[in-house]
Amino acid sequence: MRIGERKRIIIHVDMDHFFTAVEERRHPEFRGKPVIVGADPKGGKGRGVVSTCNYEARKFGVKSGMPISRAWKLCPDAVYLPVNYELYEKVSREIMNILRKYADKFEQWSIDEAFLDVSSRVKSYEEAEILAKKIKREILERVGLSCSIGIGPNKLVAKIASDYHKPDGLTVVRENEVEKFLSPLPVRKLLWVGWKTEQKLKKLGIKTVGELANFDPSMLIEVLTKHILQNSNS
DNA sequence: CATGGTGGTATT
DNA sequence: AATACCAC
Repeated sequence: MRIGERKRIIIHVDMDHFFTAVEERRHPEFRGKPVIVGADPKGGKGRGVVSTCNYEARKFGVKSGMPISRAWKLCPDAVYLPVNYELYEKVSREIMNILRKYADKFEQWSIDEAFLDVSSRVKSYEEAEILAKKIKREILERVGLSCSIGIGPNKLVAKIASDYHKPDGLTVVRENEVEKFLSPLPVRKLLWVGWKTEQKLKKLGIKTVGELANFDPSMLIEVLTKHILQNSNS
């Protein structure tokens, strides 16, 4: 650590099934039913993909990014809605304006996710957890939506932590818990490890984060630079 | 049959 | 500029 550098505490906020949650907010009659936002299914013949689905739809096996025709086969009785970006962006701005207040450094990551560096606002992870609960309550009361939050010493860990308990989750990973937390997770959870990289790592017999790096940082960097992956490809 | 749209980084 | 990843 360089002189003057402090340990950081990062909060990652991820809205729960954002697009469908916004739709349910203005259509209470949809609550409790499977709701799918995405391309027009056209009775099973539609093209395009599922953008977001709520948890009732996920019970039928529907997932984000899935072809809408497959979603139709799995759950023809769901409420199908087109993507209303203007509306979601308006709600997103309301949420981001709330979150911004709590951060020294604020980074919007997508329409429904953001990183908050709260290092100088809190003195401990306990305080960060209290702040996170306050944030969740404010978004629920003022916007009417729930979110999941992860707290960690860096953005990678905070983002993975927010995904750990969903929906309406709050997961705290302290510095001394990072290795224990990450080790058993599939490599796919890491940022920058998508489908292609996952397949290449699988050929090397690497499925978990622990296997990937064995927590030798130089090994982690080396693998992620992808030179090893390209050389071992096919 | 069965894969959108947009924006980002890295490499060549 | 093109390619190939990645993210939501």
